[in-house]
Amino acid sequence: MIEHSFTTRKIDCFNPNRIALSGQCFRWSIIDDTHVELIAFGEYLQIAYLGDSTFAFSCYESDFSRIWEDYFDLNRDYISVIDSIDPEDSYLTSASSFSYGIRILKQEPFETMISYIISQRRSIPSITTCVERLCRLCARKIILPALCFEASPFTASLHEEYYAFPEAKDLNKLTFDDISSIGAGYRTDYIMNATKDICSGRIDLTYLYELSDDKLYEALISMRGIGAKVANCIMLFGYSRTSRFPIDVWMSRIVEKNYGGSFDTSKYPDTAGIMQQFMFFYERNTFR
DNA sequence: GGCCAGGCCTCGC
DNA sequence: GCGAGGCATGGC
Repeated sequence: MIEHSFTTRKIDCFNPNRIALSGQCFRWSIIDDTHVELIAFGEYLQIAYLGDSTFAFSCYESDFSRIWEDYFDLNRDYISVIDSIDPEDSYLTSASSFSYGIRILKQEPFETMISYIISQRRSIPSITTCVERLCRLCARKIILPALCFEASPFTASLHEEYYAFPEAKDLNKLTFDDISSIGAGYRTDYIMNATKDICSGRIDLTYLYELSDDKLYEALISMRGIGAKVANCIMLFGYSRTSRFPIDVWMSRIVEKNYGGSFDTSKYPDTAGIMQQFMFFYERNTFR
């Protein structure tokens, strides 16, 4: 039997456009209302919305089950996560409703680590620019799948060329001036140190999967340029530790304004990070 | 042109 | 242990 060159799935609680705007990932782009494109695992993927909660993905079925299903966190029941929200918490209830369809991606640890090191004290558009420059600098060019994106259900890609996120050994070849040239500023030193930690074996990103939350956190903040916030983002978005609750300037304002200065994460021992993402997205995309 | 950005490090107390 | 200051650069 011939495998189709794309995959369709009916998926509840999945909104690619919202995920693209959610601020957890920096290599997703909205093409139009029903098309999104992204780079991950060294590949280009386009998602087309077909209506009735059904989506087309520009990959083979085998790759969808092998890579993307897990990446999109499709085996988690987000409806029950939303149902678990304290009904008396009106802010979170509104936030979850506004953010319906956002999932926490299971991103690659190295990409997540470097991206969030870059993220500190920068706006999301600025992070995106900086990450993109880093990918171009290392120039691991992606071969687009043999698919005609002009044809339905897909559409033309936004760009001619795409680049994978570099591997640690790629970054290890770069000089200080190379990394500085992407606009990394004072984070250049942090990126070089993290790369060195990984290439030397002091930090083994694969081994970190095995660690408990506490041990993983300790390992991450032992790295130069990684503090509490960045470590929690790496844990949440790179290691699927959905109990983590990163607090940045936005979350800090939200907690101050709506929860008297501290949010009780113990109500959501396994899903506080998901709640955090709902709040973050809600606050940044509404003007109330 | 000024202000803020998905913060962290160092220093002084 | 904790608060203040400094930090490179981009986007609006």
